[in-house]
Amino acid sequence: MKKEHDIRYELSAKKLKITPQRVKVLEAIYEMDNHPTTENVIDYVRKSDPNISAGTVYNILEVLVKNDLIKKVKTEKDVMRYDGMTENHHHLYCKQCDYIEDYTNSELDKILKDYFEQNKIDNFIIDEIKLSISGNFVIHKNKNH
Amino acid sequence: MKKEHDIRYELSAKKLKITPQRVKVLEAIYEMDNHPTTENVIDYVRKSDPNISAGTVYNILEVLVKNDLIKKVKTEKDVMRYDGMTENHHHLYCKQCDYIEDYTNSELDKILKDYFEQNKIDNFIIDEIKLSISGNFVIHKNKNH
DNA sequence: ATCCCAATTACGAATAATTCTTATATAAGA
DNA sequence: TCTTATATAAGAATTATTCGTAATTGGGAT
Ligand SMILES: [Mn+2]
Ligand SMILES: [Mn+2]
Ligand SMILES: [Zn+2]
Ligand SMILES: [Zn+2]
Repeated sequence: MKKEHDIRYELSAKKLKITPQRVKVLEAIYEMDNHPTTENVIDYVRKSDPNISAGTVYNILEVLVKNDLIKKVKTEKDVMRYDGMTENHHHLYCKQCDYIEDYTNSELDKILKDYFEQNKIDNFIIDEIKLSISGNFVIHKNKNH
Repeated sequence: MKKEHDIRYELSAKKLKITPQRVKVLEAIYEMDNHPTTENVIDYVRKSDPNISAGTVYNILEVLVKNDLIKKVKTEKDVMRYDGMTENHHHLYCKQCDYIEDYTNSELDKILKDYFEQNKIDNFIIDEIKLSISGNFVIHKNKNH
C-alpha cells in the first residue's frame, strides 16, 4: 500500500518548473521506496532516460530537499540517502546490511511529546524528534535484503 | 567535567599497538570533544605532529571505530563525524549550524525500554535506540557555536 | 499558436574526499 | 637486542560531488 503521488501537482505546488528530469527523479524515489542513494537514483532514472546528467540529478535532489518534497536520511555511511516520505517518522536500521525501514508510531510520538513538555531541555527548543532504532530483522538472518 | 581517559590503556585493552599517531588521534577526539570531522582531527593532530599523513588518520579512525573506542555520528551532511563518547547517548542537533550536543537521560531510556518491551516491533530485535533531537539552542541565536 | 527569457539541463572540467599501493619504519614480544 | 608482523608516509588513483558554461526549454505573456 504505497502512497499515491501526484508528482506534477507536488512540483507545481512548490512553484517548481515541471521538467521531465524532475518528474523522473521524484518518481524514482517514490518507486524505489527504500531510501536510495544518489547513485541509485541516477541508475534508476537512466533506465528510462539514459542521457540524464549526473550533475542534474544532484541539482534536482538538492532542489527537492530544499522544497521539502524529499528528505535526507542520516546514516553512518558517507553516502547520502534520500527519503520520499516527508511526514515525520522513525527508522529501523538493520545491523547486518544497509537496509532502513520506516517506522511510524503516533502513540510513541505522543509519549515523547508529553515527556519533553514535562521535562524541557535547558536552553533548547525542540523542533523534531526522530528515533534511530538499530537492530536485527529476524526474517533475513545472515542474508541481505 | 570531562571524562578522564587512559588512552594507552584503552588501546592495549583492545590489543592495538600503541603508536604515537593512534594516541594523538584518540587524544584529539577527546580534547576537541564536539564530534569532529576527519578534517578537524587531521588539523588538530598536525598542530603537534605536522607530518602525520591524512591516510594514516583515516586508517586510525577506522580502526578505532572497529574496536569500539569511538563511534561514527549520523548527520545529514556527507562528511563523517566521530564521537569519543561510546556509552549510549542521544544527540541534540542545532538547526542553525552543525553543532551537535550530547544528551544523556537514563529516565527517558527506561521509558523507551519499557515501552518497547510492551510493544515489540514485528520481526525486529532492537539493539539500540538513539534519539536525534533537532531544534534551536536559545543561547546562540543566529550565531554559530 | 508563437515568442521570449529566466530557469534548467548537459557536458566536461575542477575540486574534494577517501582509498589504495608500496616502500620504509617501528612497537612489542621472544 | 633481534625479529617480524603491523603500522605509517607519501603520493597516485579512485570516487563523489560541485562548478562553469553553452545550449535547451517550460510556461507565462502576447
Ligand atoms: Mn524513511
Ligand atoms: Mn555524542
Ligand atoms: Zn538487513
Ligand atoms: Zn548552533
